[in-house]
Amino acid sequence: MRWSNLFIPTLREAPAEADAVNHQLLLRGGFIRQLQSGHYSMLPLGWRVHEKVGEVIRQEMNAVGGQEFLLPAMHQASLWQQSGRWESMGEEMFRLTDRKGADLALGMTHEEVFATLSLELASYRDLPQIWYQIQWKFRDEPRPKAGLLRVREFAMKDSYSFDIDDKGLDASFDLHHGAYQVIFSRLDLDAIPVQASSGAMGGSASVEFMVASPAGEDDVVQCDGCDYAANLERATASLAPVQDQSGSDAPESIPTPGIRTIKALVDAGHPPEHQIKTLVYRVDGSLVLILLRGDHAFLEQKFLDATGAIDLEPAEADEIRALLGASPGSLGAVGVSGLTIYADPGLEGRVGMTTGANEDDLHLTGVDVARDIAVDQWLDMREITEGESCSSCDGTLTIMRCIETGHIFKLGRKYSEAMGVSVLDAEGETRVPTMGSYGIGVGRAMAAIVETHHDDAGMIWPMCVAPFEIVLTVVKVDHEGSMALAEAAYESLLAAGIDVLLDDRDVRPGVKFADSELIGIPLRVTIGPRGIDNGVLELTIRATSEQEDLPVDDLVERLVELVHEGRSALSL
RNA sequence: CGGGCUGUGGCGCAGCUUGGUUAGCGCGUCGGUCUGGGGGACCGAAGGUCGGAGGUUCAAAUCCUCUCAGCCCGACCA
Repeated sequence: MRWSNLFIPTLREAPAEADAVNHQLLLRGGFIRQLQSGHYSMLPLGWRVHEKVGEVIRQEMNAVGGQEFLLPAMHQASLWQQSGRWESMGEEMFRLTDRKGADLALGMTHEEVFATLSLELASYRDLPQIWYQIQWKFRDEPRPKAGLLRVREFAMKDSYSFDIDDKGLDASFDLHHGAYQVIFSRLDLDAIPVQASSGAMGGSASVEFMVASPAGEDDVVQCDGCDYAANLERATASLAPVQDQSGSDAPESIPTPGIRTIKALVDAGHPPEHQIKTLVYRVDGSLVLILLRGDHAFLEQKFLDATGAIDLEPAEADEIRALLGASPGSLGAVGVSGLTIYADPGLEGRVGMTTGANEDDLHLTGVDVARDIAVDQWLDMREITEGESCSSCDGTLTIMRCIETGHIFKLGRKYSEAMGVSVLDAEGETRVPTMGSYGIGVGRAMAAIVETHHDDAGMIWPMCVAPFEIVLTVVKVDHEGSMALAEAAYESLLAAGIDVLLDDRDVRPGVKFADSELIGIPLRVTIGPRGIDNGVLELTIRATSEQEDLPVDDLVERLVELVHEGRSALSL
């Protein structure tokens, strides 16, 4: 295509509301425009990339036997009521009412609809199935942010597997795991698979594909000694042993006037690892105590995953006072009965501990956890920290900020059961298929590529998703020799199936160079009088800034070769 | 939802504290001349309900109240 005819509204400066790199560059390059918070228009360049990312995903899904569908984006309430998610999805689901007063939702995912289609599966002979689509999802995010990374309306490739048994599900899961690695490799995203929490979706064996980037929203824990990698939300570490302080026959109260924090208690001579932190939470309506070592942070997601609780919020100060008789900062579990007490294993067997006495300005020392506290349930619910030791080798754990570009998990029979799906097995018995669910956000993948592929001049697209593969930059458009040569090369490249952009704009060369770098076209050929006189044209590789002189005669041949190489590149 | 911040031509900003007559600057845009291998120069021009509503005042971009929108940090997710 000819640049002079295209709508590529580049900006020299990024709009003030853009903070994330992907947001700034996609705006400046004329790839996207924001309509409102969390809703973006794809401009021609952005859409070309989006389509190409989708195509890579499509090819690899097809390669593992996936079949492409396209399901409605709008669903009747009853569908979601049947799975119970009309309630459980809460405010994140966009809801609307039609003229008849019927409740509807905009789909945020498609388990229910695919499961409905799977009602037509009748026999184990029909299984396994892998069904997918690339469809728009709507989520009323509390806070859209970071350009295309977190939006309210986005295209997702979501696939669903249906298998007769767990073994089959394992196989479908592994097929996706493999396909995802190939997809991200082709997109030149260094996505590492990590153990994850399955969150609100339910299910087991949840793996996220994480790309390191400061723009991300997840923390990933990695071991430097083995291949352990997990989302911080479920990461574990082996705890360094602590030498207990000497025990005593019974807890002893000590006056602690004005002390309300772990830190203040530390300053008063009680090291945090010898303290018990007591938190009061409201869990699905009832109040519970949560105990951790003084220097450990409570990780809500771990608690939710372990208990299956839906609702978790810190209790209010006045209900805490009514419950325990003291304000936050002076709480403890010694002698408390009648409410559920959860404790982190970091406290197991510890003696000589300090904790609140449930009376303001008073703490207890010499607490023996086993003797003095009636723990109902031990739960790993602490957030691990950088530098702790790996629990499966003696390596050290590091924490890395990441973008979640993909998530795969085993759903089990939750949805197939709810929607009444069943098939007959070889013995003629009724069986409920087991499902898996697998997602990749297309726009988010684009954003992740920009976050990891850019320099001061702009974006650097991998060949397979670049909006154009080659740009022919005509330095002087009123120089006849230049234009004639450029036109000829352009036609030949088009004929060879190359996505070529002819920059025929009558603007200064500096503008053209800067724009071509901003929009990140992998290969640029500079066509001007100087080169033509010498019989060579200058090729510039966007990613490396390397330059190469190409003889005019085999220009097209060489370019086609380079593009083909680039298209098939894997970053493995 | 809690905390912090911002709304002034397409983009980036100044002006606001201490109200005052034609609301400025840079970039971009349009016309022209000269230019032409890294965002060039000069001449001329277009383009703004100062987010919105209400109020105070002789007078409001500026002060007050309400409201809407956007961004960032936290609780949630591809």
